[in-house]
Amino acid sequence: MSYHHGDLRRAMTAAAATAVAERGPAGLSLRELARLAGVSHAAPAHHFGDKAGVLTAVATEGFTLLAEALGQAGDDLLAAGVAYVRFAVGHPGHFAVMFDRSLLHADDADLRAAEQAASAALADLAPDADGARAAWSVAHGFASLWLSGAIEGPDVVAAAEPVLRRLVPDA
Amino acid sequence: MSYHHGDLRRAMTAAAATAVAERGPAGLSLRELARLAGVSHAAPAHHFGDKAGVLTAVATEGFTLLAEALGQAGDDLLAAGVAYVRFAVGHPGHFAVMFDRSLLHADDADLRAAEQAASAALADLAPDADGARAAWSVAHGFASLWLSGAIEGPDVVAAAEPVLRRLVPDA
DNA sequence: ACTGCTATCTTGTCAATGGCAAGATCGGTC
DNA sequence: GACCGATCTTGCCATTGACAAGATAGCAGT
Repeated sequence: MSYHHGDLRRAMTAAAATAVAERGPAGLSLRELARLAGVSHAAPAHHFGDKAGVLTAVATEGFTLLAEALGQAGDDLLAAGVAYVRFAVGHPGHFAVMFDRSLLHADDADLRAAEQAASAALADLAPDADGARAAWSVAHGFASLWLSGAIEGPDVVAAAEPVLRRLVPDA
Repeated sequence: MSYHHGDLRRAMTAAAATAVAERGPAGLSLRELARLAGVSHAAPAHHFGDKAGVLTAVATEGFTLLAEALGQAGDDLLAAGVAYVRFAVGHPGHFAVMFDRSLLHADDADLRAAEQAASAALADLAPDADGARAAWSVAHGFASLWLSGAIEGPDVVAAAEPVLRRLVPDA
């Protein structure tokens, strides 16, 4: 291993997402990330500025992944809802950070761009604003409640579909 | 002011809820709470054990308040949804903590009791499980998105009603 | 090859925090 | 009036986030 890690930024965001998924945003320690990556305790600050910077990078990655997942679902509202829930459950570390402004640099340019990409993917799904908001709300709410343990079951998708269908009865 | 504060526990939970509402759970400092209450830095630990204990108390209070709000809404599903959103926006500090297991002592007896009271109030609203889950998901999702700034508008209730109505078309 | 130049990473340091242990003080009870 | 448990304090420690200053590496231009 050379003096330069070479891919520290990527390694850090990945490790941060894992740590957040396991112990929550409050359980994330920059120094622990550094230890895991085998670098000094101040290395993260260089790439991300501060702790919020790390989480901002994770959130940005999350919105990008979400936009991709929604895009692949096409214009089927139910499929998009399932994709949304799948994303949240599949990337709990990202999801836990994305909608918590108190943890992020909300005015970060990359973050805003990624947010808008995801937002646009959502808006394309429904012809009217309230329909899009409603679809977003059900999917987001179900995913949040599932991740918090408030809704349980053997399979996420199996539990989500009948709920999402309430909102999209014609799908 | 005597040696004994007299109502420290209540003062702490209230101050904690305010602090969480303003700066998020990560921005809460036990020592700052102590300073605000005019007590020593170790006083909070006596009543709550640790930081998670403080937030558990806040979450417990939140679930109790939520159960009351839902109870007052009667058996009207739309009214209950509005009450849910109103609660979340009116008590952002409580709401931010209630569904984040990484911050709480999830096995706390009082917390579990309050959770179940709220859960029961929710289950009473719809005859079928999926209907209750769907109503919960929309209300929870909309409230979360509103609080995160993802959904904006001049009035919360005015923005929430058309969304909630998608799920409760017959109300 | 040599010289800068810049991004990357390190070492050193500081204040603040959470948590623990041991002691002081108060309020009520027998 | 003496005890006793609950409440609160003081003192302490390891960890953390953030900052400053220095070291190292790769790279471009000559």
